Amino acid sequence: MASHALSRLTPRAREIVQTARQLLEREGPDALSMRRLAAQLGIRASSIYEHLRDKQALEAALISVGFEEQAELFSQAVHRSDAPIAALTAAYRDFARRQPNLYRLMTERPLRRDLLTSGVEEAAAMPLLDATGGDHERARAIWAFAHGMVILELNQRFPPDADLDTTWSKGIDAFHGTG
Amino acid sequence: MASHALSRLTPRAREIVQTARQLLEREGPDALSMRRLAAQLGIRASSIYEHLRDKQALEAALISVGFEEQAELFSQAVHRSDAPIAALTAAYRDFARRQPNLYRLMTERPLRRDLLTSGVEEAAAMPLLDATGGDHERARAIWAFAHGMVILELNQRFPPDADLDTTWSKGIDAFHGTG
DNA sequence: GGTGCTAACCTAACACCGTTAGGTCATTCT
DNA sequence: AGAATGACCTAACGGTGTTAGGTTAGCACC
Repeated sequence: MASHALSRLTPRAREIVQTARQLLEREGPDALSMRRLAAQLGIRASSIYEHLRDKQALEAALISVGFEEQAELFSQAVHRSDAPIAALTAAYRDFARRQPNLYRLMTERPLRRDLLTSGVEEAAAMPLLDATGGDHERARAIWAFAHGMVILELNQRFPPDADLDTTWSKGIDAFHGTG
Repeated sequence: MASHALSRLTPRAREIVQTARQLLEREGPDALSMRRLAAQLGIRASSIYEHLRDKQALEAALISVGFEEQAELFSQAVHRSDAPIAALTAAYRDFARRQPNLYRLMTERPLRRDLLTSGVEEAAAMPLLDATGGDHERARAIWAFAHGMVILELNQRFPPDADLDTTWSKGIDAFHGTG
């Protein structure tokens, strides 16, 4: 639970990031404005800049926390299961569905890697690489499939009657066939 | 070249949408503001509202045009090749790389289908369904993979040294193995 | 006990955003 | 001639991220 990504921040900055996370997830991406966030905290928008450089830094902190939690969830999923890829992709989908707005924030644009807590992106990616036995190629293909499935689902791009559980398992099966 | 999606618009609205497309692709998503668009046209932002209901309608027109062009490109790719799925996914990737900002606009949020030219979304999806011989399940899985690959590439999420051509062909191969 | 420092807040303003109300003017139709 | 239409305009509203500069409370130190 204790976040290494937040530990580099001052206590007040941590509070702000956590409030931002709740605001984002509860009220959607448009609610994540400096003014709305400040209102939630009972202060003015300009005061936030005492604690965080700018909105990009705030978003980077949120993304870092997201990666950190993914790393934890995904590595547990892999180690607890004897079908690691299925378990991992299930955890991946679960993460996205539980916090769709954070997931979108984490994936919808190029990453400002220089603003992230160092290592978190790699840590989130490691379990999948483990699950493929170190096969980068296969890990990338599975990641692409999983991200595609998840984001198209979140964005309601599949027909309402589509059986996505079946699509998932068929897709995962397909990636087992080829070395 | 003549667009059915634009044919329902007045001539002036068509010009505005086409200018918007150039602006979006040449200067990026932030440049697609009503004021910047108006400046490009030599008028004021408020004048745009004489021709298009609002920004959502403008975006919907752009998205409709995108779907229309996809439908054309994808059906050609399928019909001209004896490896239809490979040809189609290549065309899919090509479309996204040639106009990344339009592709993002088309995929990054839930669709306002009520604002689209009717039928364009389905028309863009048909060639893939053809290529899978009517197998919706497989079409969805391939679509998810293709979209995942494309958007992660556009957002520079793969390591710079990743050989994405290989990842693509391995992925496509995988989806041939399972019925 | 006053001095200086720091943290945390503030107001006011800037340039931008989408959007609306209401006005002007030339062209076209009757 | 008069009316209607289309295409533009200015001015404003409330929202955005951000900065400059000011206030206040608490604490360390001589």
